[in-house]
Amino acid sequence: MSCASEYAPQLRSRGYRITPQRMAILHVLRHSGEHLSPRDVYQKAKKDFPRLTEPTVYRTLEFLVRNGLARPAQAGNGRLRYQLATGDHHHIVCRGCGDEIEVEHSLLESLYRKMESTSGYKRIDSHVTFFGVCPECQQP
Amino acid sequence: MSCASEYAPQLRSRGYRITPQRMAILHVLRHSGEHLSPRDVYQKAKKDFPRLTEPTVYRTLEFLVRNGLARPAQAGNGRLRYQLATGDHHHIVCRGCGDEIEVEHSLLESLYRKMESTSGYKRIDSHVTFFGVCPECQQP
DNA sequence: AACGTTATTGTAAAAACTTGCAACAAGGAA
DNA sequence: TTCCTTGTTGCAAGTTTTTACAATAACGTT
Repeated sequence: MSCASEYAPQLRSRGYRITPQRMAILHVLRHSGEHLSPRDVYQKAKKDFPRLTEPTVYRTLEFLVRNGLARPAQAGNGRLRYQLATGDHHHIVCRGCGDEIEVEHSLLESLYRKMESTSGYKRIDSHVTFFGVCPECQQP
Repeated sequence: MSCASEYAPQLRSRGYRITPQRMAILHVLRHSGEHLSPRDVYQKAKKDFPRLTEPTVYRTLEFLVRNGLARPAQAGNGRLRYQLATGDHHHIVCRGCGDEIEVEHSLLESLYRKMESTSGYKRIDSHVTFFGVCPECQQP
C-alpha cells in the first residue's frame, strides 16, 4: 500500500519499527475520514490485518500522536478520537442544538505562536472543539 | 456545611435538587485542590457520605460541568479530571512526557472574539487542552 | 404534616480502556 | 541467509467509565 512508503521513513529514522499493525492503522486513518474512535479504528483495521488486537490499537494511536503522525480530537464527553495530522481545522459546537461548524486553523496560528513564546513549549498544534451558541439558538 | 448555602440557590433556581451526594462532591472539589480524578472524588466524598456510589460521582461531575460549577481538565492520556470552576485557565500537555502547564484564559479572549465575529456564534468559551512538546523533551 | 411529581440515586452488568509479562518479529550485523 | 537485539504485540486480567432501569427521596403543593 502506498501509505507505507510515505510514513515508514519517518518512523524508521527514529529507531521505531514498521509493523503491519501500524500500517493498517495508518491506512484506516488515511482513508476513513476524521474523528475516529479507537473502536472505529480497531474494527476497520482488523479487516486488513485480522490478528490485530484492541490494546495494540490504543497503544498505536498514542504512539502515532507522540510522533506527530496523528492528532487527538476531543469529543464533547472527553473521549478521545483520532485523525491524521493534516488538513487542520477545528469545530464550534452549539450548546443549544449541537449544530457544528468548522474554524480555519489559521485563526489559531497566532495564538499558538504566542503560547509557545510564553510557555517554552514547542510544536503546539492541536485539534480543538469549542462550544458556543449558534445564531438560531440566540433567538429568545 | 458552608458549601451548601453557596451553591444550593444556583441549582435550586434552575429546578435541580440539593442532595447530600452533590453537596459531598462539591465539598471535596472545594477543599481538595485541583485536577481530581473521578476516583479521587469518589474516595474522598465517600467519607462524608458512605452510601455514595461511583456512577453517581461520574454523573454528578458531568452535571456540575453542565451547570458551570465545575470544569473538566484533560490529563495527557485523555482521562478527565475535575476542579471547581474558578480562575479560568487551560492546559498544554507535552506529547513526550505528559507534563502539563497552565495557560491564562486571557490569552484566548481575543481568539474567541474573533471567532464570534467570523462565525456568528456567541458565548464561545471552552476549557481547552493543547498539545505541544515541553522544553525538556525538545532535547535531542 | 402528608402527598405526589419527577429529578436523582443505587444496582448490576456491560463497554471502554489499561497493564504486566511472555512470546514474537523487524531490521541491523555477521 | 542466519543470528541477535530489542521494540512490539497478543494474551489475560485488571481498572475505569457508561448504561438501563427500578427504587428512592427532594421539595412544591395541599
